[in-house]
Amino acid sequence: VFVSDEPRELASILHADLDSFYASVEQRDHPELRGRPVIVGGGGVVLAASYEAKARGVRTPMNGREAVALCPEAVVVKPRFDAYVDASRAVFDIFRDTTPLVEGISIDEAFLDAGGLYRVSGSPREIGARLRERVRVEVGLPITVGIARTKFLAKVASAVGKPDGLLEVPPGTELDFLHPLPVERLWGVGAVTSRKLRDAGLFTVGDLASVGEPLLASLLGRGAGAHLYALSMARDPRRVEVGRRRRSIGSQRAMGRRPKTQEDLEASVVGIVDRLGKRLRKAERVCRTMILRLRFDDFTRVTRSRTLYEPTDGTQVLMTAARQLLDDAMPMIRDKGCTLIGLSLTNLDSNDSLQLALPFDEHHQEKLDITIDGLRDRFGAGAVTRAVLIGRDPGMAAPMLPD
DNA sequence: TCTGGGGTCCTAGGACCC
DNA sequence: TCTGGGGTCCTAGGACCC
Repeated sequence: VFVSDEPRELASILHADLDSFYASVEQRDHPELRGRPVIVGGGGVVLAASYEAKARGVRTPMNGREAVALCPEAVVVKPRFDAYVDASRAVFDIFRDTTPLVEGISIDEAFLDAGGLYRVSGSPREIGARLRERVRVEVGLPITVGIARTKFLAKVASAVGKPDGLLEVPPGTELDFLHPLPVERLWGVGAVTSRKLRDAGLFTVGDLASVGEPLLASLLGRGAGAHLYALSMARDPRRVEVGRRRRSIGSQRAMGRRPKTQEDLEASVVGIVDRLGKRLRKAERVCRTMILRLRFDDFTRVTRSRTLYEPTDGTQVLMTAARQLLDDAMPMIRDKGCTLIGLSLTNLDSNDSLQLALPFDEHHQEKLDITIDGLRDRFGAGAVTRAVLIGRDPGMAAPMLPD
């Protein structure tokens, strides 16, 4: 018989969320900004606003001019992303020192599973309080912690507990906590879903729960309906996942409304591909699918994608694919005008089994040698442990590579 | 709200395979 | 030539999040 002094049904999932992250880093590094409204702005929009600025109605991602109109005495500072990345690393070190079960969601928030730590570290509430104290003392930033039995409820709790707070939803009180909240508090209810729900007369989470799953499904589709109904009943089976890997890498550029030539667009694409290739190689990943994203003068969007025959991290291969996608899209662009161009790389994989391919012909043995030499060049002779020859066309028997 | 840049996940149809 | 049931992969669009 296993006897534990850990209370059953403990609320043990923590959602830790730094408050007004970029703005707080600026206030930490520039003491004269403390207590004053601070707006971190870039590209014409508000990236972050301190609570003093939020009190005046400033929000992200609000237009910069509008924000200054709302709060003329605000100090507007340019973002310093390197400083934010450093601060984030320091905070995540504290997270991982608290428990190995850390799932990062973005630069400034993460889930932590404090289950099983009771005898070592105390109750989740004690763990959360200590975490907040350490982040304040060691990194100098305010952070809010929400605690609940499920991930999504912990996230709602941290949002409700902001700023600089700690809020636990004790087991058994979930529905009392959840049902009075507006539907927009649910993770996954954005502008569109919110409008649909309100048009149907559903305003609070309690309304969703009482109206039942079938009606939600008819309103939002079966998947979304089932998901929202489960959330409204505080049911969320998702566990804290450690070691999730990025699934796509992308970069985009807003172009403004001025007319632009095909050369302008190609130059943008070249810059984006160059940046993405570097990021891909730095992350030691390869990709197989490229997606071209376009936004037109009327703000409609399309995507065009292409999956390569083999994974790559090579700038030249990516460049060729990007050019093809752009060429195919040029008629559309000429017709509707382009205000944004972007590329995403997906179908990511580790690059530990990178393939190189060359056309197969009478010089095949020579080309095989070149290919294998290329792999050894790239990864070091010891890293190439196995080579497999793959034939593409039916009927083209591929000889096995000699050992 | 005349609108940045980085992501995640889901849905749906069609081609193709066994 | 038509019919089933069980899949995978690719492409495109859309909602949502920070």
